[in-house]
Amino acid sequence: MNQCNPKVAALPTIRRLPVYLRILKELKSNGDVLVSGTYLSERMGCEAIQVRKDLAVTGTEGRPRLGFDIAKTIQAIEDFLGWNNIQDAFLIGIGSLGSALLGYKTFKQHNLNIVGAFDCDPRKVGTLVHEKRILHITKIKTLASRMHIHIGIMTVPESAAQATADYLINAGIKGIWNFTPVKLEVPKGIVVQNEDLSSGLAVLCRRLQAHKGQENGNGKE
Amino acid sequence: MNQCNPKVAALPTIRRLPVYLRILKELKSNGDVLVSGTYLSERMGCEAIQVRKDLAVTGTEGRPRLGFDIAKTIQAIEDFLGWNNIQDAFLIGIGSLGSALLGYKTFKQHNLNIVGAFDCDPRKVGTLVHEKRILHITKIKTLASRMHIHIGIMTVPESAAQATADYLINAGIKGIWNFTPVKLEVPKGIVVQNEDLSSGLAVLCRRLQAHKGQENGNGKE
DNA sequence: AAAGAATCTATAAAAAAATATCGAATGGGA
DNA sequence: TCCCATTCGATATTTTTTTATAGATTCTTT
Repeated sequence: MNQCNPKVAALPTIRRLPVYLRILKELKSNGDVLVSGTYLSERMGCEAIQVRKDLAVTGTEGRPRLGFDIAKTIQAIEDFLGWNNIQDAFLIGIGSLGSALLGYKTFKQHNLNIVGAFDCDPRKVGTLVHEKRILHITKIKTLASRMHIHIGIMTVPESAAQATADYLINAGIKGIWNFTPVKLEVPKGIVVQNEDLSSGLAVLCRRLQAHKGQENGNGKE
Repeated sequence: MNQCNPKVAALPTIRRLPVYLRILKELKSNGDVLVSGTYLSERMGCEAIQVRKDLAVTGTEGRPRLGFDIAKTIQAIEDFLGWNNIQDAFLIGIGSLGSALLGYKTFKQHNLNIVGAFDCDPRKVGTLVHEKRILHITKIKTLASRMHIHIGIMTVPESAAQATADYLINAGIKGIWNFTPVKLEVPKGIVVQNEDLSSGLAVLCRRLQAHKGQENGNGKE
């Protein structure tokens, strides 16, 4: 298998790649050229072996005694995720979460560019949010096909979720990043990625819960 | 093992519990009393066996032919997560993401109550965001101990992350929900839950990338 | 030039999570 | 009343993910 042939990747690995990317870019901006898996593992708080396996899926290769070429590894991760050239996206639903995502700077670092922001509330249409002009959702179709957009970020209310998804798909969107709690019904070939902020909270609360149990002398869990 | 004795739970299971909770509450408000694992699996888009195993960790028990008692199961999940009584929390960092979380209604449904919102920017201090008065971070310590707060939500800039964490811990906070990309150094006994919005985007983009590969006749992942 | 330390890759083992199988319970209907 | 369809729960299997082991590579130092 040659150097730049990405392999099948475990989902948890893919989730970690943006973290590596961030550290690698920081190192690069410091003028570093090489980095060892050992160092990365300290920064990540995980085992070095995991770093090496994670990076391996992108097709990057390290050199014994030297480590990984930072620039090449950044390139490999970006190629693997499709973050090597700008990904244009639409965002639909300018509530508090939608507004926050419009102003979320990390996306720009990952080459995600929100080129259109939509809502159906006439009070919002026409206003500027984080320097982006809000358009009415009826504009999605013509704009999406003209601009070849294939990512839609949905931050609409639950009640509008399925209709919005249908609308996006009809406009040619291929991937939906779904921040609503609705299980969207989509035709084959459309990728839906659900995002659920509550899940992280649940893990935090459960871990606190378990800690509390230990303090009270209950050793379980 | 008796009915209300929660077991050790897999992390992915804990992440799914809020989704069950939401569906169960919806059913309850419809007047339903019982629900089968089979039905829940359709709503979740997973296997019925997974539903039963997931619910089992909370200590709830179903009855053959009937299914699960909705009210009891809601109770069991909430007990398991510690969401049965109100969890007060502080939120630090009123940028776009912090403001969004202040207005995020789902938290209230899960009994998470943000009772204090803090920033160090004098232009923000004193203003109202989603009906919450923004206080200066120097107020954290006295308020946290007086109000017995043990959850802190961090949406501060990267550069302020570690200092903010130290500050929170000093004020008696036990659990930190960390939206910054910084790996926080904390003493033993403090729970840190990292949240990374980019990871979901990475998964979406990778799946789109893989799809694209297939269309071009390249069968490899 | 040879030994040694640090690092990598490949393969193997262990742990975690998801899925399958099978027997038992329960209410509805013949 | 007794059978049948539906569902649950316990145990077992498979798959996925993480961690360990062993051997190879490469630079530095003596």
